[in-house]
Amino acid sequence: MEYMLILNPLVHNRDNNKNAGLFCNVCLCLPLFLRWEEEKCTDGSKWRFLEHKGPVFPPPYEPLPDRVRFHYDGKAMKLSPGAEEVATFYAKMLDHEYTTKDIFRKNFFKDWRKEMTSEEKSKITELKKCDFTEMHEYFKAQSEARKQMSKEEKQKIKEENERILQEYGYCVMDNHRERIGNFRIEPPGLFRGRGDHPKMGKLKRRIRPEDIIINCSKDSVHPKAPPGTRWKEVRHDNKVTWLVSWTEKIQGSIKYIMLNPSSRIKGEKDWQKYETARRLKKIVERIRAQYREDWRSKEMRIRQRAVALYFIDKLALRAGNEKDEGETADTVGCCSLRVEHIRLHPQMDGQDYVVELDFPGKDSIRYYNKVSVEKRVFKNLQLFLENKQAKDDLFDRLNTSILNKHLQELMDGLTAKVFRTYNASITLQQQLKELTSCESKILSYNRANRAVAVLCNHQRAPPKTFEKSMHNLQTKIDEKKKQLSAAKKELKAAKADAKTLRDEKSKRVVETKKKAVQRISEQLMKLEVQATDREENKQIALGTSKLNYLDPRISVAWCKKLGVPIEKIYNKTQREKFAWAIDMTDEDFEF
DNA sequence: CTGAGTCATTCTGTTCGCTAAGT
DNA sequence: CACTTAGCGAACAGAATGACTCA
Repeated sequence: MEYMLILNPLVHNRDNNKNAGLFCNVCLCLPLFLRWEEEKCTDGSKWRFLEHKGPVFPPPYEPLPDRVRFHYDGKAMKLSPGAEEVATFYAKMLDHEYTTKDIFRKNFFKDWRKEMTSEEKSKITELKKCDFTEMHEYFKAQSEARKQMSKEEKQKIKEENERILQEYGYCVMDNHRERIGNFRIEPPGLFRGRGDHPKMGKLKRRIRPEDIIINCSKDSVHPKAPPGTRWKEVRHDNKVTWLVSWTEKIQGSIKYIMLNPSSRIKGEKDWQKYETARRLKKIVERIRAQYREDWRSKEMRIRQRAVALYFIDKLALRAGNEKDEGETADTVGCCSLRVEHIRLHPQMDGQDYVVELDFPGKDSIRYYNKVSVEKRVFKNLQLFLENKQAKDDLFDRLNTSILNKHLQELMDGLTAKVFRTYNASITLQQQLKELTSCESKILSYNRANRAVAVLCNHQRAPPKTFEKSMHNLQTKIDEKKKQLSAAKKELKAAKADAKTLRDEKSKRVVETKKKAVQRISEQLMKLEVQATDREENKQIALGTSKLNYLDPRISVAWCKKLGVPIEKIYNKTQREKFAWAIDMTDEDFEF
């Protein structure tokens, strides 16, 4: 019965969408949906009907005007269109740090040479003799010109984008017109790997229709390939959710076009994720008891598994799959931690059994934490480290598939990442309960959100304008303080006047002055709250946890309970993504 | 000349698209 | 192989500021 309560809003919500009326009516959808629900369990199909217009390709390359020249070894040189296009990719990045990195430059140059004519190849032999500045200046001027366009021109472009969005940005899946997430093919350019990526700077070549696989239902109108081209393949696989795919040649991985998070298929998966996390909640204490027990196991692999799981649970670490060395940046997660990433301190800062973790995580974001652990964990870690070198695995008898297999036995659908979801959501719920007493509700919410972001290590580079904007805010606060003391002085004077004059008029003046003082001090408070919030948020990214780890029903229930408008917490896209939760949740929802 | 009002421009913070990197 | 999670930066929107008009 529960799923009906949940799915209903998902269906009805589309009635609010101006385009939905065509495809959605309650009489049709509800029975269809339920039937679909039943079938899904048995045969794993994700949809029954799927129709779309295919991807949008980036515009073809436009050669540079002749006045924009490339120089080699001080001399101007006209490049062939193929070589020129690749050169522009580099020229556009000239003031980016990437172009100072050796690997980037080396990879770029190697791939660039492949695009050159034999004549160019023999002339252009050293990157450091290449001068792209004219090209760089040209693109800077172009983007400047784009900014300077008139209102009408900008409006025209906007309308054209909207037209493309309406034509290619939606598909029909099972009676619903659904928004597609990324319907544009990635344009060619230079690969921007994160961290010390060995492939950074390599050429990402242009994707052609012949590289594209289309997925849609047999009984739909298939998308047409652009004139004079054909698709690589048109298939009809309703066991998957993607509409378009192609192989990316740098890592050899497959890229997909899929639906927007507001779609039924994504929303339901999201809901399912949180339901799995809630099932974990019911048995987490039992699992904890078990892994604590396993710390004493006589089998090394079980001890390692138990300690790793403790880290995943306590520190919300990622699972840590193994990666191909030399193909990707060197990053690790829990199972792939190495000896060099961990330090043991029997005593530190007045605490016992301190573990110091320092490693590059996903996206090469540094994870640094010192945490006091239980004695048994500490002793086990000492044992795991015995006779090992810096580059050796900490958990040499463990990997993610072993760990996840174990977890699967403890609960259906349980994997390492469910712990992250569970701990993030439960932390938010707890923090909201604890913090909501203090002054500003939004500040409390952000603080709770922040506690989760810290737990999950969601960092960001401090915004480029952080110092300045903080300074501006401080100036505002100082001004407001002056204003306040001035207003207070006036109030005092008015009071004195009223005392001597004792007439109606001066009494009224006192009242207005009182109100002014109140208003100004409220404004001051607001500014100070804003300053605290911003300072605390300097290096923390709240968005990731909000979007991916926090059960939206917790936030919705909190808003309802405290009378906070949902718009204060979720912006438009977030409200679209979490429509299912906004509709179904009442104020006493418990995660 | 002044000050209110209007409109354009710039500045600033937020949103969202992009696509890499995880599970 | 398919799908979720992630930070960056361009685009956008709204606020602040400036230029200008006119009573």
